[in-house]
Amino acid sequence: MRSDPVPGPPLAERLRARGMRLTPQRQQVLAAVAALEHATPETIAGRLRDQAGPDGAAPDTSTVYRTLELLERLGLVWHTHLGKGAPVYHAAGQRHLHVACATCGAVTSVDPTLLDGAAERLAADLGFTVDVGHVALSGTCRDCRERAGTETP
Amino acid sequence: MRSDPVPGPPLAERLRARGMRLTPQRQQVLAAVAALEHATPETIAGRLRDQAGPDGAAPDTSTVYRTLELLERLGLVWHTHLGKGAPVYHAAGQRHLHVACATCGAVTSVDPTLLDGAAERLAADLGFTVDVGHVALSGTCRDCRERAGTETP
DNA sequence: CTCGTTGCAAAGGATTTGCACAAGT
DNA sequence: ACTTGTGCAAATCCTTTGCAACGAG
Repeated sequence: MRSDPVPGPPLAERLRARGMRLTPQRQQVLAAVAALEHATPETIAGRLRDQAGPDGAAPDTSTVYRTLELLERLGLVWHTHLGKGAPVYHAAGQRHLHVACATCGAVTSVDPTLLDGAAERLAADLGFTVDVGHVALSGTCRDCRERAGTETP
Repeated sequence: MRSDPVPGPPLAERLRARGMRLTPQRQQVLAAVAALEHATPETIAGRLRDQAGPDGAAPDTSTVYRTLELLERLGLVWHTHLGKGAPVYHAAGQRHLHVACATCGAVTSVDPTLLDGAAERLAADLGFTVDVGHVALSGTCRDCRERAGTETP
């Protein structure tokens, strides 16, 4: 059901507005981020390598990193840190809250309004604005919890 | 207000219970974690190096890493990921929620009950148990927000 | 004395950076 | 043509690992 690769103002416009150039690499990286849901820079680079096949040339890893940073500045993608390790990127517009199981690594997306109450309290108490898109809650999913219970009855 | 460096069953007991040994390095690392509030492994190693002075010997960095992992298994410390980069450790017992400013990096500790509502909803809806100790909310603190407003009036 | 631990040094994975060349506009 | 962007390779940062010497019990 992934039908809108690039929502809102497209890549080309935003680049031109800043005097930057539209390159195939940038289009490819953006497309990959939109297609893969919670992809790390490595995963994205890997996919582009696969798509290119043994002959075609895929963007270099360093270009993927630079491009992701750029796309984020342009507001076209967002990244989140799920516990340790690599950050994951997703296309802008799909702003949601991530919940990650620390045991099995499963990532679930949930309604971001879940944190509205907490966010309001932080804003009122500390003047702190929570960026829901970058938040990842960690914990234990149902499966892992049951599995743990089975091992030590 | 930080008066209980090592809460509950002390290091020595927990180590002996597992046939492990109490070493000065382990005591030093635990003390450093308790003293520094949100320290990265590097920061901890650095502090121990400073305390040792130019002559005395401080635990090696690899020992600090191994020890932090051990202390966490023993339930004496916990770690949290604040956005990208190194994880931060804090003594167990001071279970709190971390709020990190993505702009200036400032870390504030807040009452963990802030997320109780969201946690309950996740437990009910998904059977997911949130580990509040490992959660770090990112966003923008008051100072950075005001500063941003000043730059582009 | 015996076996868990440490220090050192080297290996690794994930990013990032410097630069000359390639490529948008 | 004029600059921005890319590929490549080397440099970093953070962490982990192999191993022989060390020291706690």
